[in-house]
Amino acid sequence: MPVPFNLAASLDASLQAAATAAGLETPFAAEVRGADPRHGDFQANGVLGYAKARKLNPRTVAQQLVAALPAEVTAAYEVTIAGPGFLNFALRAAGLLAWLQAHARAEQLATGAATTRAGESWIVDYSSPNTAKQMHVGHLRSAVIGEAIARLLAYSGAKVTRDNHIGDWGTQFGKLIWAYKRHVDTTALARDPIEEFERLYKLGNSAAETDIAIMDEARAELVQLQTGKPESLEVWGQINEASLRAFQKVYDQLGIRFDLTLGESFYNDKVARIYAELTQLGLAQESLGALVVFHPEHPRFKEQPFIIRKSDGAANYASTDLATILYRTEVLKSTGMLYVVDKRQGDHFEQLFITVRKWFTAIHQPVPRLEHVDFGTVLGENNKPLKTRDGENIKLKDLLTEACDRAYTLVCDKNPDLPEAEKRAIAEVVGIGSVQYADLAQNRSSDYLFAWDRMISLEGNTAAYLLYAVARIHSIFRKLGFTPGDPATETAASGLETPTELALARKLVKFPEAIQLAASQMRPHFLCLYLYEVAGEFSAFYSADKVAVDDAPVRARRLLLCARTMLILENGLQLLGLRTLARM
RNA sequence: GCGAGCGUAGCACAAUGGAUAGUGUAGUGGCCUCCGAAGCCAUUGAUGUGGGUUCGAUUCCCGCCGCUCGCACCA
Repeated sequence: MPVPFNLAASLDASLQAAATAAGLETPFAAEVRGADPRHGDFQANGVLGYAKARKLNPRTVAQQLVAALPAEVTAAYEVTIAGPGFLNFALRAAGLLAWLQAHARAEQLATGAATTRAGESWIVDYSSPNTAKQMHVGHLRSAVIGEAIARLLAYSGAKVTRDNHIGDWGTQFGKLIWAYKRHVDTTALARDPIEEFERLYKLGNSAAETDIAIMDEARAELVQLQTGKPESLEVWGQINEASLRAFQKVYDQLGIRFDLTLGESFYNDKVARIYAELTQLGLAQESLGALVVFHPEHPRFKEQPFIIRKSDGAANYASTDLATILYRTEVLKSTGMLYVVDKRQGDHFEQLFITVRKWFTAIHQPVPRLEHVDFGTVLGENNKPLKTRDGENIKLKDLLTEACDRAYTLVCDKNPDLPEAEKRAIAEVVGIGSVQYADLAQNRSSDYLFAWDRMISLEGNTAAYLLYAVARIHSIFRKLGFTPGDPATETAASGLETPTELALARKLVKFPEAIQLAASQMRPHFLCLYLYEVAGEFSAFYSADKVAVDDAPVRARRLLLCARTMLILENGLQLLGLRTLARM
């Protein structure tokens, strides 16, 4: 009989069937969940609520249910009733080994995972920086979390389209083009265009702030751009091209590749229809010269406007976001969109989504699933948003470079004899991975304290700890001359015995639940925590149980544990967007 | 002012209404003639406050205190 991929889900189904067989009333929810290891591997708490609602003795109900369990469940698990009516399930050693034998390769895990969200389709909207400026630390979380979520959803079987909704059409261009025309330094532009554009933008911005006449000239530049004056479009095109090249360097480091890069300019000619439709439907109205949407039934948005066209007639991000949803629905046939955006923009998305629901309902357009996947702010050690000492935003490029430099120092310290090129390569993986992992390892909703020392210190729940575990396993196979996952070796494995072998195995078989939990809540930290626990169990196993023993069946089963640990750690880290190493 | 979110050990973080609230760091005490000590083992220490719902509350509801964020043309 085949070994189920997701043991908890399978157990839940068995219990559901047993409930029917035992004559329990519907609805009965088994409520299977992972258990504290002291109680077993899984627990089912559903009996408590069921018995309570019907004034039954929960332990009696539990006994009825256990009596109706199919043979394969009682064969795989030791089942006990505990406390007021908890059902505890502890996998027998043979069941653990069977699962590990059945899931020996990445494809087998992938196949198992891909059923969860088969048939779903999502556009993931993340990163989305503004052109003409460099990406800074504020862009980190959206990129890192967005990528991890995209990978998790795709792994779970969903069709995922990654869309980088860049800000390439904002008011910044008026000031920038104004400054470009008067102050461009062509040699600087040739050397590093993005630096020069940034300098020009700052120059234009401060000039406009101090002089109203300049502000008006900048506005005029913007109008010329928006009305399609070729000379303006030429400069604008240059800016975007240079920006995208700079972005791509960062994306390459972070392992990000987009399917679509449809920025605000793409929707420029699509906003007029929005104004017309929303006005015609009575959703939008003029207010103080702007076109706005109010939601009378909403306590806040009955008075807080959703501005879809500014009083100067220009579009803003509400206009383009509306046009974007329409385009994705009508043209891309999208049924679900995720916005991986800072939680401070919560009101915007709430207003956007409410507006779309009313609008689409009125025009008989299917309403897509829309979700704001929010995240907290990156804070510095002073608990304020992270900045450089002189109050500037930290460039993402510089931040990643510093991460690699710090990792390099560490590699040289720990492993000085490696060839220089390899030390650099390791530092890159460890440095970038540490930044990604630190961001992913905590609940995305909370603000996140950026601290170099903790991030790359290699102790605790860090990328380096996990990468180290992977590297050690590679080292074992190198040293002993075995191939990870080789069936010829693994068929000789004897049953798991020692407490550390069993603890590791019990953790490994819960990979499916960890993926499922992280993907369903779109919270990668659940996967991080799981991987950290795997690495911890492995380290304990590694120091307690020697792999290189003469007893061949014992050695085989320990090699099998090493191979599966490696497989799951590497798979998991990959899902988070990290690279792994065979040596570090 | 209105609204949203957050208060868990010295610090940083977990806990899908379940059993004795977990982990890291810092502190203390052990473990390298032994597969990578970037490691392992042991140990000290916490739910802001007052109520409520529940068989069971860090989790859900209400009050208070404290912090953060958002609230008309930036995104």
